[in-house]
Amino acid sequence: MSLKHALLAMLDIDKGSGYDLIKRFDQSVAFFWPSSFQQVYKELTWLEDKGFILAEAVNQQGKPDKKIYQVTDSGGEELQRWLSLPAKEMKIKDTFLIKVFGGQRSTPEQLLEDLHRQQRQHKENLASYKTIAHNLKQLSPAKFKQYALPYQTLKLGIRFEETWLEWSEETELLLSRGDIG
Amino acid sequence: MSLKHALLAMLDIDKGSGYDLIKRFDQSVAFFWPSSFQQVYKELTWLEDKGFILAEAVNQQGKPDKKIYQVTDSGGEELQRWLSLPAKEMKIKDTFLIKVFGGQRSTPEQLLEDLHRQQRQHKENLASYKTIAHNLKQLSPAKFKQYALPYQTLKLGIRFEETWLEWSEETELLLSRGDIG
DNA sequence: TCGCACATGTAAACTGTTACATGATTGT
DNA sequence: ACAATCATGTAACAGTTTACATGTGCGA
Repeated sequence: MSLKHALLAMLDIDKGSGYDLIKRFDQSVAFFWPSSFQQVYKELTWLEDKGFILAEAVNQQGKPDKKIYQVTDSGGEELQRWLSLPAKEMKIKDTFLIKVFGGQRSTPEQLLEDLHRQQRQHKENLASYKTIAHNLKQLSPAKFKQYALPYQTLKLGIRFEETWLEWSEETELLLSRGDIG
Repeated sequence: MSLKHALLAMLDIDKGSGYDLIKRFDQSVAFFWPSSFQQVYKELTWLEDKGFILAEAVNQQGKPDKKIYQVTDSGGEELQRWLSLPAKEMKIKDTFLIKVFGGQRSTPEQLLEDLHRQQRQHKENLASYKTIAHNLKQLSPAKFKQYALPYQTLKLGIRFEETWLEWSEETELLLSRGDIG
């Protein structure tokens, strides 16, 4: 029930096409709300059917046509209604941790290989979040204040990645010394 | 594709009934792989159909009958095959963060109310993880070594909750001072 | 010429949630 | 009396992923 509202919230900040939204997702909420383009298009159609957003067809030359969506009054009300509901609990899904948990059938080598792969990914995430945060900080104080809440969520993303990486270094040491696994 | 393998890994550690597994999930992998009893029973049926696990019916007096599952040879192979595959990226879903992200339509009061609710939840999680960790540390060194990998995943759970709580206190301050929102 | 950015979708399969359903025993 | 624990499921729905599908313009 929430990708719909995430999109609504995103469009409430600024109108845009599906493609725009996907990019904006990747640059912001992706870490706590991952999504795929297929799903985004599907949900946008749903939101339009319900009258929560309105599409304006834009013909372009040299580029495919697109649809610019914006939130309607009823969409704004829906967003506000959703905002007043208690948020659900955070959920994490991490197959790697299952593999660590049940790793007796595995070897330290296999676990380490996977660990390194995950480390690369988490380092990339961290670097990208830091770049976005850095860019936000370049804004004028007035503009920056507009992005205060998104910036706050980014900070949690950065800390989560840092926490993960610290943990992974410790785990790496334990695995490579054979203390574990 | 992963709850199946999480269950398989869990049964590989020790056999048990669906009900047992649910409890063991709650006491261990719940933080990085949440699940419901309905799903667990469904997946166990699937695993049994595939021949990866074997059920032994146990009649009890004073209690409902139950089925004790254990991993078959083919289930062990399947687990090993899965273990050799690269793990997927960690995914977080947190509606509360979407509400923070898109919170301009919200009020600081509304956000704070939700924040407090989330804090309570995260504090409970942290306390429960710490209890489990404490119990593990009471084990004899030999037994403890058997649980080294599960213990390692628990540590990440503890740090994630601590990170979240630190972040939330900072966010609370910003919201209550009106710097944000 | 190869790949990336632009731009949007459908269909099938799989995974997860919510509601419905039952019923004895044990502790407060 | 009431709630929790033990114990297992079905059915309907909602959400997500993977595969299929199309086509232009631009830069290396």
